[in-house]
Amino acid sequence: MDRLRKHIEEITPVSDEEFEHVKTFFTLKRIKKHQYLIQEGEQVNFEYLILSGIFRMFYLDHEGKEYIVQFAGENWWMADYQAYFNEKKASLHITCMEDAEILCLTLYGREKLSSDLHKMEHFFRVKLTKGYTAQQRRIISLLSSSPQQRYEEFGQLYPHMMQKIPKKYIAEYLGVSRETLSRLYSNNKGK
Amino acid sequence: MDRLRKHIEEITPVSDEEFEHVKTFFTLKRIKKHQYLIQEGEQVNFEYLILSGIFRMFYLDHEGKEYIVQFAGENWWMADYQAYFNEKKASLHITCMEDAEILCLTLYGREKLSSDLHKMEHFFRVKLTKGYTAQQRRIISLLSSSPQQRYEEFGQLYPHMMQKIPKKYIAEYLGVSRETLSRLYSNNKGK
DNA sequence: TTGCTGGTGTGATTTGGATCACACTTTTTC
DNA sequence: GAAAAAGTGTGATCCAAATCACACCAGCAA
Repeated sequence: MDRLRKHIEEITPVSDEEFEHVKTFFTLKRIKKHQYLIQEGEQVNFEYLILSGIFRMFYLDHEGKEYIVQFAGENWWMADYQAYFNEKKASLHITCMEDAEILCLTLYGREKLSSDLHKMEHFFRVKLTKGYTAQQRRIISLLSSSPQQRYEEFGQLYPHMMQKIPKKYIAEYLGVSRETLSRLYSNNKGK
Repeated sequence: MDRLRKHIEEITPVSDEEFEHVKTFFTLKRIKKHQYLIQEGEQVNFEYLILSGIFRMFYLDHEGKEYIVQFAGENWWMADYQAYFNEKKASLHITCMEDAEILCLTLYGREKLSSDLHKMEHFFRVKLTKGYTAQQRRIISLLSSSPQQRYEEFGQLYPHMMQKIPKKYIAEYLGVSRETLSRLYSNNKGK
């Protein structure tokens, strides 16, 4: 739980007392590679803060094709927020790509913490702000950049993911076929 | 300013006193069609709540092609948030498509309000939550749907925009060429 | 009236990337 | 450590959408 405190204090300091309270809403879970956190159609009861490991969140279309909404590693939050906030069934899948430890928080917990502690409301607002601008950047990139450029941008933004994640998933994240990405990649080795 | 109060109270009630305080941070502005709110490279000092009128926010690439990040009408907030939150120069343009009245808020104002009034921090968090999930939906749609489907989804989500906004801009929003959109559109008139 | 400017439809041509198909390598699994 | 599963490279083919090109129409301004 130290990790959690450190994570929160990157944004706002909290007293020991306050943290004792915060702590009570989180539960630790260990997840193995290939295990699902959420699957389409399920009730979404939690959001997750990742302490270690890597996950991918994806949408599965009617033909069984995957489209990656987000990768998440250390200190990232993730959930099917659409479902979580509106208490609907999940429309996304989240699966573990590397053994992980995560902290789970219910919607009730999030809202209670936010109303009990102004600080925590602030914390969540700041986090959302960052997520919002990151998503906007991605939208612009999807609209305006070529696969080539998107691939390079991805590498710059998330060098760590670039190393650890199989290319086929990166392709799904970028919105290109595996083959096309492979060709970009090999044509560029030279330069 | 009544409008502002109503808008805030859709999310959280505020006392007269509180609202008096809130009010002081906003300034009203009237904008004419074709007028720019922000242009690339400028300092971003404000975000805007739209009381009436329609705006479009877009990215302009090196070749002068537009890509629409967002349309905004009544009761929408808009700004180049990337720039606003990080106090950088704008990388986007915002321009008025229909005579408008807007309320302007500085970053200082937003942060001051948030820290003075827990309620306002809450208000902004809720707004961001909605924006976040809407953007995520758009990302999924860009990755997984055909132009045809994206066009239909857009019509469902924003029927009002669909009517008022020239098709060429809708094409830019959807990430298709004007011509392709026009063909989808005319091929579908029949059915 | 006579231009402009901005938006729109629609044909012809081109093209980037998807798809299909297969071989090869690496990692997992029991 | 053998078999299966997962990931990758690369050629051949195909196709949806971009691009180019032009005609038309509406609204507005001089």
